[in-house]
Amino acid sequence: MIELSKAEFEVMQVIWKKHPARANEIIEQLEGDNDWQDKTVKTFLNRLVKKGALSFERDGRQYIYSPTIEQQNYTLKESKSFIERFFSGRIAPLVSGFAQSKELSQRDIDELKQVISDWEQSNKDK
Amino acid sequence: MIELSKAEFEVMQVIWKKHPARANEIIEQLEGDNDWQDKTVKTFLNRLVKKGALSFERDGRQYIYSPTIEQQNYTLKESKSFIERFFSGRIAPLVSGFAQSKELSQRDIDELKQVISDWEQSNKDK
DNA sequence: ATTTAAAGATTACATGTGTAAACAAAAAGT
DNA sequence: ACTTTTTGTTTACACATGTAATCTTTAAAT
Repeated sequence: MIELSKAEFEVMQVIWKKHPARANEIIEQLEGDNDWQDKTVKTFLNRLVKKGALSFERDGRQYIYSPTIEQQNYTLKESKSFIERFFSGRIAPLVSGFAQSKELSQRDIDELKQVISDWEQSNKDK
Repeated sequence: MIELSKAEFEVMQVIWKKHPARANEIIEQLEGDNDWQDKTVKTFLNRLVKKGALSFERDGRQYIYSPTIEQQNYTLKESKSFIERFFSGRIAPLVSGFAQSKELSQRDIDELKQVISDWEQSNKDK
């Protein structure tokens, strides 16, 4: 499985949001949070290509990048691995921890209820 | 904030589970999953002390380690940071992702309901 | 007392990561 | 045609991390 560093992941997020994308746009999108030099972002793009997370096509001397891995997929895998490492694979303790430290809003609760009811809906005919 | 690497975190988990603990016990507890040499574990213990995650007392020539940071605390912080990076701070999408990929069992759902009802209980007098 | 074993301290070394500058090639401006 | 700019490629470098081996000190065994 492809492993992304934090910085690489941030770059991927921009590309996942809108692709294909050329270096320019990516660098532009990344301005603000981190203040990376364009060279720095180029390095990450290179590494991502080497890791197989991005592919690219040429348009003259520019590259147009596309993700080769899906965000859904990657995110799910990382989530599973996180829950596994931190909570022995159980998700409730994570939510519970949030609840206890006042990290949950009414909105979160509503959303969670929705998820649960959806789940129950699709598992009705157990 | 103290940052732990994956390996260091595994060592901490053993110590959190039972402390104070001497190197021996820790090494023993870690046998199995990873098969680290005792020297490897010693390295991690050293680094953890340097990072300030562990303190120790001497007993003759042996060290007896104790955690200086709480598991609850560390875990919550890491969880928040994870949810922030992967889901813009919202927790429901994580749970939803699990649901969609069949990662949720009835037990998980029950536990989640419990968390929700606890939360509602303690937020009754809003 | 001398040798051996055990515990921790120090050193090692490859790979990953954050952060970029230097370099090369090609396009654009003059 | 020549210079400047832009785009990507290559190189750099310090610190983190996984993974130990070697060295030193001290306690245990004989």
